[in-house]
Amino acid sequence: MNKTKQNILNKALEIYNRDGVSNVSIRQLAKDVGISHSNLIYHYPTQEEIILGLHDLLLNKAVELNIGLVQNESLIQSLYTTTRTGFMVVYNFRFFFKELQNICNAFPKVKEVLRKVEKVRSDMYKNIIENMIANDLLRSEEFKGEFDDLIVRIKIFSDHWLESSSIYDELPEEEMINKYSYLLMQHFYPYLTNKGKDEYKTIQITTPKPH
Amino acid sequence: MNKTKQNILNKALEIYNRDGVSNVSIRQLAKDVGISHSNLIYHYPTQEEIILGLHDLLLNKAVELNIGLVQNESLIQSLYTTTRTGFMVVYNFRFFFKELQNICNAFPKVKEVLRKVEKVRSDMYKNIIENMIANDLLRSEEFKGEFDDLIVRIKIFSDHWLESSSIYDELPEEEMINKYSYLLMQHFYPYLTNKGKDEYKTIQITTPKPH
DNA sequence: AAAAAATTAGTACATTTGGTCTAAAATTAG
DNA sequence: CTAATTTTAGACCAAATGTACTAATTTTTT
Repeated sequence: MNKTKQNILNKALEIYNRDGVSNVSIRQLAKDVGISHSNLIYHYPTQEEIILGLHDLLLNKAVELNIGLVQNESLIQSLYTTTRTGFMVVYNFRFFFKELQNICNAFPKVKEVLRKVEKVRSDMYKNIIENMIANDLLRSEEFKGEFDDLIVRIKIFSDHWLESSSIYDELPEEEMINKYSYLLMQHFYPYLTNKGKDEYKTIQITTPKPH
Repeated sequence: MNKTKQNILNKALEIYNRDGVSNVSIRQLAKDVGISHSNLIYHYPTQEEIILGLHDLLLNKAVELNIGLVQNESLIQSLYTTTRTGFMVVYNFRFFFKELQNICNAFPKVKEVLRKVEKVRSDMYKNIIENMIANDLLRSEEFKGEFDDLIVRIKIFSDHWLESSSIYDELPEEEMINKYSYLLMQHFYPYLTNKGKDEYKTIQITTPKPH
């Protein structure tokens, strides 16, 4: 990718996070990047392409961070670590989650991409849950669709904890991420077997430095 | 309240729900109400006051609907019914929940009001949970703060199910409300005692007509 | 009925916005 | 080195927006 395009993307992430997508005009963004607005349009004809570019960055970061995970730890610990690194990515791209609704309305292509990614996320969680059941960490379903429904709830939480936090909390980044990672884990807690609950109690809060 | 002011509020609710707050200018709103834009400004000098007015309506509707609830039913049934009527109010004021973040940023006073209402909501849930425990429908806490955390999760779900639905679902109103009311109830399910689960299974989906 | 107050409409303005067009400047290719 | 291509900037435009101001009309008060 072009250097200018990269500059644009980096700066866009920075000031979208700071001011919110809807408060940043292409003119303002161009000024912050240090180029003319027509130049910006030359590289990104519409704002939608900037957002798509950033969403791509977001996905890459998510994959990248997950790859670095330690595998020689318990399933539940690893679930927690994954959650936490995921939530750090969410934080780094907070503009996206804070204005999810806006963005989806204004840019239909982004919505499409999101819907595709959603399936991947579901499958990931399904896998984890099956794994936990197989390892006797999680009880089995008490009624049909119980865990599919749990996954839906988890996804809603994952998508919106940041938004909620920005309304009701005044927490610094680190504490915020810890709080909501822990809250996500509690979605699983009441379904855990005794063995699972024992592992749950041993969760270590790891604090990998964000890049 | 003035008749014109009422007209404005009603129309605002209608077209905010349809187009989203950020896509409606005072000029457009005035045109839809059938008055001049300067007249609209005369009654509501800022958009914030319209939003505050609508939020007031929202609260009133919520209280009003809850009053009409049948009390001679099981706690869990009544919790479900309350949830469902509450979610219908959410739907009727969907502009608000779809753009929660926007609105809070643009209008600080709305954010203040929300924070105040939040406490009331928490207390309500605390009460319900205590009640359910006292009636042996819900197990007691397994660790300190377990149910406070549950309440936080429930509130996040309540605030954002609609937003999530508008991105990932294509459901008609009725089904949507049923689906997410049911999903909310599942936040409680895994904490229920056997007695509680028996009651849970008997939940009847009531469909009170919205005014 | 006359005066005062509240309500309504119309106009006008400065600003901002996304977007187009043209030409200059920088880079790359031959 | 020169021509072609890519990149960049600046000027310009039409549309929309919030806001202010003035004047007309309606309602209320006296």
